[in-house]
Amino acid sequence: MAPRDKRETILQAALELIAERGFHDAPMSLVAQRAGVSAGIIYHYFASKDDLIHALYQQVEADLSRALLVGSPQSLPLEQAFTRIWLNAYRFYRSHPHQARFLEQYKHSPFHQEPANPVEAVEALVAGDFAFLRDVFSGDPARRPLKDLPFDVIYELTLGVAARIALRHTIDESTIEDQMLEQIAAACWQAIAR
Amino acid sequence: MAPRDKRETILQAALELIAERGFHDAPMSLVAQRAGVSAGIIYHYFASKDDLIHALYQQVEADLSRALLVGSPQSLPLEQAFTRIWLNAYRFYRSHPHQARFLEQYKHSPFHQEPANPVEAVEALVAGDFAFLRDVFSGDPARRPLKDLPFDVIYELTLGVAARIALRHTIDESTIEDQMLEQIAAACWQAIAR
DNA sequence: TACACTCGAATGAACGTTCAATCTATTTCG
DNA sequence: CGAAATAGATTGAACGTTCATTCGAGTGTA
Repeated sequence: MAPRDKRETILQAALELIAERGFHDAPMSLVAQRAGVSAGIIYHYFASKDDLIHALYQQVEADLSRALLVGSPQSLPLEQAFTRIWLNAYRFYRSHPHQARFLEQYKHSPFHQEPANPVEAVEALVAGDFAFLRDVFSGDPARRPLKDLPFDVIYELTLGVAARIALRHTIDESTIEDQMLEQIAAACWQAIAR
Repeated sequence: MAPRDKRETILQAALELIAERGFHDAPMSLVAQRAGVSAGIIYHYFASKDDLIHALYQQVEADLSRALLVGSPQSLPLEQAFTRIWLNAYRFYRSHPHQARFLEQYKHSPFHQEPANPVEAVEALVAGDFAFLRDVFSGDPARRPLKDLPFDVIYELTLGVAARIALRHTIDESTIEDQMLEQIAAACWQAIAR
């Protein structure tokens, strides 16, 4: 197996184990076993368990960002773009339960260090593929299409809700009608729209 | 020290350590040290570390439930009752950072087992001090004052948001104006109200 | 005396990490 | 081409540490 692939295999095994059993119950020996490699080799690709986990986080975050842009919300009017992104988020979490559980654990663990202030978070967001949202968050507060709420509050009222609901549905293995999903997205929109 | 007090002291020490360092970095020896007792005695009061953590969870949940009813929302019209409960939730989390962090960790750990379905969750809720909310969730869906959304979605759009925002503010030690808090509560209300 | 409470050293298991040895593929050179 | 040399990849046993839990002995009180 090519080194690149082996590294991927290890990351995948770690993702599954951590999602299923938690950080503290996913020993390196088990990660190695599931990946079909020896324990020692992990330290050839990662400096430590922490390093492995951080690498995993970055990869999952990148996957999520890409998934949010499915269907080109860039080209839609704002409210429709919102709905599309919200549904993209829900569906990503729902169809990637390991990633979803990993992210939740990571964000609530001592590993995670949030950007110090919301401004940085927005800047990081609109710096890349989300530049089309720049107008939404900049300029005269009174003329923005959204209520004048802090960015983290906006996040929790929208994608945060999608993440949490998807996680619940993953845990209890329930499904939900598309129509209901759109109603929830609409409810989120009402929470943040002027 | 009376046994009852010693038990409380141990729970308090465990709460602080777990909130500050996480489950996996809060060894029983440290819990004992902070509580000012020997490691062995913990096993006189709790069968295991898991048992200790579960007991802690029940106590924190009870504290939270009580806090939600501050100011007698029972006696207010629905929207005002909502705002009061929402603010109570935010303030509880904000003024009890250890409890807040503990709850978040617990809910995202393998310890936590959610009630299988939302109906049970509602029944458990309105069985006790929250009976005044019975009408809000029962009867003809078309005549309820809330949108016809699943209970867990309602939760995530309201108290879940309060919990998360409070947690963020605890972590970055920021404060927020009362007026802004009320705007957020209002946004949550708009998300769920018809 | 009896009983509950308390201590803290001891136990044994589990874990992250290291490392000397081995294997594999690629390169060097006669 | 073929053999030797080199470097990287891989193994898994071993190490040292940490941790939850146990237990024999001690203390205070009824």
